[in-house]
Amino acid sequence: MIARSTKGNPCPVGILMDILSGPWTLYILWILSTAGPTRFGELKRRVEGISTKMLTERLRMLEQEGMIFRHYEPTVPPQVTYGLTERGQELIVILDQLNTLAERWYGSSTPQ
Amino acid sequence: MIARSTKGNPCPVGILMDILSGPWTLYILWILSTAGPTRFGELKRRVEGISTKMLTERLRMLEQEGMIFRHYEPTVPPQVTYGLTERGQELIVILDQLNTLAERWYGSSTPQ
DNA sequence: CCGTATCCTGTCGGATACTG
DNA sequence: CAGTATCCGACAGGATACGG
Repeated sequence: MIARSTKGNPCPVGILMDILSGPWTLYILWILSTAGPTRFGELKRRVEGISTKMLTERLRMLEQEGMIFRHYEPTVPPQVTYGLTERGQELIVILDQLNTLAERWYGSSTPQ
Repeated sequence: MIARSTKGNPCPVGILMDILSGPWTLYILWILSTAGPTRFGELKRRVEGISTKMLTERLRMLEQEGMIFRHYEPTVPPQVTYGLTERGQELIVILDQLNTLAERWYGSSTPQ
């Protein structure tokens, strides 16, 4: 991915922001945080409006970055479950603070 | 701007992320945080590689969002100085935490 | 059920030239 | 010095169809 936040400048928070700033990314993390481990289809339903392509793309990326895990159950039909890793949960803690700030500034509306 | 993070879903942290996730945005905030109030030309020099268009665009946006202030001094030639508002500084506090996390994950490299 | 592959369009953002 | 105006190519990402 292209470094959006800092255009490739090697700044740690920039790297992290480039990960989080992708479309739908926060949305996905938020759902995994509130709903716990979730299957692909369920995610697609919850993240309203996302395309299959985008969802898989975001999930692959988040997995590679160590934010989420992917559990594949080779049943018929197969079941794939995604959830937050420890790293992902650490992240959520701080995002929560950011959210608190944001609520103060923009008002508190909870995503359903 | 289009809501990237949550694709228009009214989530406070999403709104905030959509602001911060724009290209160069963090970079600019970071410089204003470390260097204090800075003039346009100086900013353009420090944010290496940014185009005039992008810089003004980002600055206008950040100003509108209340993150930075713009001080115009009508001398000849005119001097325009940008700096963090109180809101901007509140933000930096949390970004700092995010940075701490990021340094632990990606190693600490300081942007010059 | 959980994806991959392909096509196609809209927009982002760089380059460039010009002003008060 | 501190911007605005305009043009234009690249690519992100939606729609669609198909596969294990």
